[in-house]
Amino acid sequence: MAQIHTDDCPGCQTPDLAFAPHDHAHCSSDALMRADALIVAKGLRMTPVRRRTLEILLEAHRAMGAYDVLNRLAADGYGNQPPVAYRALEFLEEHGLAHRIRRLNAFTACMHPGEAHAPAFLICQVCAAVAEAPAALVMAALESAAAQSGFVIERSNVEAVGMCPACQQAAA
Amino acid sequence: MAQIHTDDCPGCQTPDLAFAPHDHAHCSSDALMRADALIVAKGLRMTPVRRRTLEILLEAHRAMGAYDVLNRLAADGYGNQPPVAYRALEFLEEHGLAHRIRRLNAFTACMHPGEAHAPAFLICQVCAAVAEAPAALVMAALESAAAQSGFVIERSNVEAVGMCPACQQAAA
DNA sequence: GGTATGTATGTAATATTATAACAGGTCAAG
DNA sequence: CTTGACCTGTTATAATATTACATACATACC
Repeated sequence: MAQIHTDDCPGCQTPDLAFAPHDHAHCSSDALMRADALIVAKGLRMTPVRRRTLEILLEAHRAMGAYDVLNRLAADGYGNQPPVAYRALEFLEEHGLAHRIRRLNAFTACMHPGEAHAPAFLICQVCAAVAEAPAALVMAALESAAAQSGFVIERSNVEAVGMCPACQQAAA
Repeated sequence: MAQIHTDDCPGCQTPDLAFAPHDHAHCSSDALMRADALIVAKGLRMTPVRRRTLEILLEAHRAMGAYDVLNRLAADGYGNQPPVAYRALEFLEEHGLAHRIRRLNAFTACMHPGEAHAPAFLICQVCAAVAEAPAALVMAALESAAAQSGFVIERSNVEAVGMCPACQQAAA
């Protein structure tokens, strides 16, 4: 179960480990447990579909399209119509357990749920790895820029496309 | 031609005038002229479809879906198949004359082409207005956050959803 | 226990957004 | 005046997402 990632694996989305080799099984199960606790604490229901959807995202360890998730769910005996996946994914996103990456039309598990954070995503064009970068300062700058127009931000998405360290080395 | 916008109009995407009443005809024709000059300077071709596509975005003065643009193009005698619109929109985006707003699956004209800028968009949930905010500091923070993981950014999209000043007043 | 209420799931049907592949046309350079 | 590059048009289809409605489940209250 406790498998060590190699450079092939983009790494979990925890800031310090982003794009670095690490023990993925640990961050997965950790995130899943934290997710359960969080949902219960909010008085919400972590139903089988929702939990399985989160598991799928965690296991995949990369951004997945809604239909990819749906296929996995269907294979596990859940419904095989789009709303099944979209509803679960929306629930997870709404409660900070997953993120939607608009640039990819894809979803990814959140690696540090509960901690208030507005995520910034780093998407490698070569290996398609997606990392969640610490974005507190980015958000602060964005809030400030918005304030100059009198605009009040409710939610935001920050996504950058480029090249991850591993692929830079491979290219050099 | 020279019509003054009221509060109904979200305002051009120039930073200072974002969300404020102003003379829209001016910024439109100005942007169009600058676009022509820019394209010529780059040794590229501002063909009729491309120019008309930019005009449509400028006239609309808001974010438009590719199919909305396509309908307008078709009405003007251009092709009525999706690639016609997508190709023109991609060309404009690639050369900094338009922006794609992933959150809305929509496109909007760039109000200050030529000036190097990574845009940040402010999207009002109530009136659907879209403003382009000055994002130099946001970009700097994002570059810095990426650098901590050794990630090199090539392009990025920063989009915020919330409420514009006019709608805040209306709601109060 | 039984029942009302809200919420979650399953399914069918369809809407919306986007791309691939190829044929024909235009333009400028040599 | 022909070649090569690029642009446009069209057909077809892929990929993403939502609406609407029926059924099932869970919780709280009587």
